[in-house]
Amino acid sequence: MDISAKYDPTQSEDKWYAFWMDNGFFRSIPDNRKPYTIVIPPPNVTGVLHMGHMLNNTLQDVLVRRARMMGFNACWVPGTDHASIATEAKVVGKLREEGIDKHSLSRDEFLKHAWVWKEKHGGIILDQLKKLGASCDWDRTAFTMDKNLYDSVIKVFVELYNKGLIYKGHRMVNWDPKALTAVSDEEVIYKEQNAKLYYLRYFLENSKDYLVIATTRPETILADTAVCVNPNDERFKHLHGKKVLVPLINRVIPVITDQYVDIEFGTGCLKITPAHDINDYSIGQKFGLEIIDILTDDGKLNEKAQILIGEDRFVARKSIMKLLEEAGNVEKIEDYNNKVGYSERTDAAIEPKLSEQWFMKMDELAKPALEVVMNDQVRFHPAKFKNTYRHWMENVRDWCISRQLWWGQQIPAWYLPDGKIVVALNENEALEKAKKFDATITLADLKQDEDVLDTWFSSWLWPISVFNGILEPENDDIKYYYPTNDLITAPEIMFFWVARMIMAGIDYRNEIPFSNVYFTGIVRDKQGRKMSKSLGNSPDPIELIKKFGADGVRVGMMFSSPAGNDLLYDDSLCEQGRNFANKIWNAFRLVKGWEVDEKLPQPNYAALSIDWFGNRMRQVAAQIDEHFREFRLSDALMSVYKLVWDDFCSWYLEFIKPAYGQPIDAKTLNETNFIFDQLMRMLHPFMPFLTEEIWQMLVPRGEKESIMLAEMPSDFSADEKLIEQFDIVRESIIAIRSYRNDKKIAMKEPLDVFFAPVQAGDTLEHYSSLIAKLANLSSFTHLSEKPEKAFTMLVRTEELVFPVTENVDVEGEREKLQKELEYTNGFLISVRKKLANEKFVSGAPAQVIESERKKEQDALSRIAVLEKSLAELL
RNA sequence: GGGAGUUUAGCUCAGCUGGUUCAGAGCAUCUGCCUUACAAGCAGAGGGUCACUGGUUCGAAUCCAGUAAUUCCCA
Repeated sequence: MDISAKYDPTQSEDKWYAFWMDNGFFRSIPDNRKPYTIVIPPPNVTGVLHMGHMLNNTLQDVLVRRARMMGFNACWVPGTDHASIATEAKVVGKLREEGIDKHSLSRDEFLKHAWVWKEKHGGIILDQLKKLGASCDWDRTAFTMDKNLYDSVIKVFVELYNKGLIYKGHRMVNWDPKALTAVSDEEVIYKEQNAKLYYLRYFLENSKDYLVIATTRPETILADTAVCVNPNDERFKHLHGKKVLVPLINRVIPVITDQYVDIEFGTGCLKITPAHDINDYSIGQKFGLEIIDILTDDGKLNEKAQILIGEDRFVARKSIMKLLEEAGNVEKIEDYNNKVGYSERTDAAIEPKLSEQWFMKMDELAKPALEVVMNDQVRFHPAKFKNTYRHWMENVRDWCISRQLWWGQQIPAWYLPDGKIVVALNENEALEKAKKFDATITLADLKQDEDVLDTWFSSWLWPISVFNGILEPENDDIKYYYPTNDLITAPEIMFFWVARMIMAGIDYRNEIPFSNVYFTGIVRDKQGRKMSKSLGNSPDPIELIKKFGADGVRVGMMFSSPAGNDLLYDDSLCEQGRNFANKIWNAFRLVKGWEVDEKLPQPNYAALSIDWFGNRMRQVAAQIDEHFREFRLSDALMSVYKLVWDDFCSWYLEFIKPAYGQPIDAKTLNETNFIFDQLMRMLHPFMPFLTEEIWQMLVPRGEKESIMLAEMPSDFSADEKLIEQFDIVRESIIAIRSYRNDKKIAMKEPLDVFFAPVQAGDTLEHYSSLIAKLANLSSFTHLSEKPEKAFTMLVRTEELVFPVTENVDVEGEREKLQKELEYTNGFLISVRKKLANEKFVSGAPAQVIESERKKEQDALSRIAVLEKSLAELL
C-alpha cells in the first residue's frame, strides 16, 4: 500500500463525517442503556463561530464521544437561541438599509422579516460545528422560538404568575436608549471612563448665598427635586429646611438631610434626581419627592426639561454647561474617573429609567439552587466558582424579564379597558378570565401586552424544554434524558443561565438539571487580550480547520485549557496538534509497511516490549480515566499524547522494529495492530477523524463498523513494578546515548558496554536484548573483569561500564564523579540527620520512615560505586 | 468601596489531605543528526531562592498572618 508521507486531513474529514451521519451514529433514542446527555449552550442566531465556541464545543464533543464509547447512550442536543435584542437589532438594521422603518410595519410583518433573517443566518454556527466533528444528534436541533419551546415559555410564565412569582411593577431599570428596551443587570457592562466632575452653584431662595454640588451629569439638574446633605455635616447645618433654585429653570427645591450623603465626597451636597439615578430614586421614595423624568426613550431631553428640548443627552451635557457658565453657576470643573454602564448588546450608555416592567421574584427559587451547588449535588469545575455563585445567590435581586421588543415570546398578559390584567395561555382563555370581571367584555376589548420576554427566560428552561418536558412532563425523552449529565459553559453566564437553569430544574422537575458544570476559560490572544471583532485578533475557525485540520485544531484548543483558566491562543497550539496527527500517521505508515513472515518466531525483544507496553498502556488508561472523572481534560489529552508519542512511537516501535527490509513475525504484528487499535480508541474523542481513518485501514472492518462505536479500553490492570523496572532500561539506553553524544561517537558505531548490577538483580540482564538494540551495542554483558581503562555511569543503582580506548578527558570525568559523590554524601547526611531525629522517628508515619531508610541504602550503594569508580579512574 | 481568585523554568500550566531522588509537564531554547515511518522529524542537554516577609512544624511550593503585583465578580 502506498501511503502519503504527510497526513492530509482534507482527505478524511468530510468523508468520515458523512459516513457517521449517513449511518445515524449521532442519533440517540431512549433504550435500556444508561443515558449520557449534554445540552449545548445554545449559540445566538446572530453569531458566527468564534474561538470560544470552538473550545466549548470541542470539550463537549470529547465528553460525548468518550461516553458513547463507554457504552452510554450518548445524546448531545444542539440548538440556538433567538437572542431578542441582538436579532431584532440586526433585522431593524437590515430593514433600514432597505429603506423600511420598523415602526411602519405591523408586528406580524416585522416578525415575518425576522423569521426570514433567522432562516438565512440562524444555522451558520451549527453547520460550522460539523466541520469541527461535533457528534450532535442533529435530528434534535432545537430553537428557543420553536413551537414547543415557545409554548413552554408561555406556560411557565402563566404558572409562575399564578404562583405569585411574577409581578408587574414600577422600578428603576437599565434602559438601553438605542435598543429602546430595558435590559437586565447582567447585561450591563461597566467601563472605566475619563469624565469630568462639574461643581455647580445652586442659589438659595431669595438670597445671594449658594451651595455647591458636584455632578458628572449636569444635564440631569433639570430633573432635580431636592438637594441633600448629611445631617451631621457641620458645614451645612444652616441650610436645613431652606430651599434652593435649580439653575437656569429656577425650580424651587428643598434641602433635605439624610445619612446616605458621604460627607467626604465632592462638596458634601448631593443633588437628588429620582427619575435618573437609582440611589436618588430610593431617597425620593423616602422623602416623597416629585419624580421628574426629563428624557425620552431614545435618550433626548423632553419638554419636562423646559430647556434644550429635543437634544440628545450627551449633546445637552455640553449645551447646558455653556448656559451654566454664562449664568455664573459653574464653580469649577475637575477631571474624574468613573464607571459608566453600557449595554452589552448595543454598547449604548445605559440610562437608569423608571418604568413599568415585569419581574420575577428570585428569593424563593434561589435558596434551593444555592444549596445544591454548595453541597456538590451540582459540582462546579473548577470548584472555586462556588464562591462567586454563592455571593450572587445570596444577594440575588428580582429579575426584570420584559423587553420592549417584538422578536421573542410575547408576554401572555391581556389588559382590560379599565387596566385590569389577566394572564392566560391564549386569547380565549384570557377572555374567559376577563369575563369574570366584566361579563360584557369581548375579544376586541382585550389588548395583549406589547412586550416580549427576556431571551434568558427561554434559555433557563433549555435542559427541560428541548425534551418537551414542560408541555409533556411525562414523555419518554424527558424521563430518559433528564437530568442531563454535564454542562460546558463560560463563567460569564453563570448567573444569566446556569443559576437559573438550576432554579428551573428544581422548580419544574424537582431535580437538578445536570451533575457537573465545567467552566471554560476565555480564549484570548497571545497578549492576553480578549478576542473581539473590533480588535480583529480572532482567527477564523474555519480557516484554521483548513490549515491545521479539525483534529489539529481540536488538540490545539484542548492543550492549554485547564478548566477555568483563560486560554492564550496561538496558532502554534494548532500546529502542535497537526504535528501530532502527522506523527501518528507516520507510525501507521511504518506498521502498515511491514512484510509478515508467518514462519518467523517472535524475538525475545519483541515479547518483552509487548509485555511492557501493554502494562504501560493500561496504566495510562487508568490515569486518563481519573483525569476525566475530575474534568482535567487537558491533562487527559496530555497523557494520551505522551503515551502515543513517547512510549509508543519513540520506544515501543523502535524496540520491535525489524531491521530495514526485514519482515516481521506475525505474532508481533498482530499484537502491534491490537495496541494501535487500542491507542486509536483512547485518542478518538480528541481526534475523531484521524483515528477513524487509521482504525478503518488497520485491519479489515465491516461496512457499518466505526471507531466511534468501538469500546473504550477499560482494563486498568498494570504491573507497576514491571513498568518501573523498564524505566531503568530506558534510562540505561538514554545514558548510553548521552555518552555517545558527549564523546562524539556516532550511533552507527557499535559499542561494547558492561553492566555490573549492584542491587536491582538481573534487570539489565533480563532486558539486555532491548538495550543492545536501541543503543547499538555489539555486546552488553556482565562485567567479569575490569577493563584497563573504563568509565562508569550510574543509572539509579545500576552500573554501566564503558571500556575506553583513546583520548579521554580523565580530569573532567574525575570532576564529574567527585561532584556527584559530594552531592550524594550531602544527601546521605540529611537523610541520616532525619533518621536520627527522635521527633521525626516517633512522629512520622511508618511509610515515610521506610522510604527514608531506602534512601539511605540507595545513597550508600551509590557512594560505594562512585568511590570505586574514582579509584579505578586512571 | 465590598468580595473572591491568582503569583512555581523564557511561555502556558500540573503539583489532592505538609515528608528533599518533588521542584514537574508541554511548548520554546541550545547541541548533534536529511539514520529509508515521520525535518510537521530523530537523539541528547541546559533552565526555577516555588512573588516577598514572618510564623506553626522534626520537616513548608504545600498550613497561618502580613506585604506587593495581578485578574475577576459585585456595587
